[in-house]
Amino acid sequence: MSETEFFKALADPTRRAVFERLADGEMNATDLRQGFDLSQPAMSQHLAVLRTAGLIAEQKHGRNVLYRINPDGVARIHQWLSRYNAFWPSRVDDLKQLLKEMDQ
Amino acid sequence: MSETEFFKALADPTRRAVFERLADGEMNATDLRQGFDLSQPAMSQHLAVLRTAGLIAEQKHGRNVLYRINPDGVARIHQWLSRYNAFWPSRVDDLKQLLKEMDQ
DNA sequence: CAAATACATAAGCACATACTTATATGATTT
DNA sequence: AAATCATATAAGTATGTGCTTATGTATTTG
Repeated sequence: MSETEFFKALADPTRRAVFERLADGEMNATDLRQGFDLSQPAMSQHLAVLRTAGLIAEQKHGRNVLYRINPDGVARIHQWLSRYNAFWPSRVDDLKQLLKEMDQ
Repeated sequence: MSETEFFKALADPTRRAVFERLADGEMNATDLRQGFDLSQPAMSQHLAVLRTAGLIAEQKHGRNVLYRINPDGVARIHQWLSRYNAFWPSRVDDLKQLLKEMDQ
């Protein structure tokens, strides 16, 4: 769950796509393969990388494993990124707007 | 300046350290090498990766090249990350606090 | 209980990456 | 103009990564 691990995990386009699909809701590995031209082991390995990086969590349900986004991982990237807030002042207004929307 | 490029760029610990050093202010390649056990070409190559990823910008000053953080790059990561705001609700309050502080 | 299913692990291979040394390029100094 | 300095580029090499096929391990189904 180091910074290097989660940046490496997201540096792969396939893994980002998997991560983004999980943002829509939890899913098992077989369902996740839909639409990806990827062997079962390849998907399994990608999921292992995302899990080791702390970006996703897994929960066994019988012989299935449900994967979902791990909020702590997302928060961690934000934490890292917050050191550079001073460099994107033009985005602050957008963010204020977002927070306002989240309140409603 | 693709997403893959900037995640790959930040996936290397040395490049993250260089990027973080630049957050303290612009610097040329020679000064940046201070404290790093790294050859001159290695640093030059790292800077090229960060620049191609859109994370830093460069400005020639005679025979020196000043490097600095590119705000657009930082903003870009934020933009990507904003898709996952729903997953870190506990951080929203911290962020509101931060924005309040930035207003003062 | 035997077959099927869901997933993980192992081993091997092609390609990418991060480093090195050597050399090139352009600006500055003496 | 020659030497020096700041940086980039080229080429080679060791290690890492992402894929494959083959196999292992639970769990469920018939």
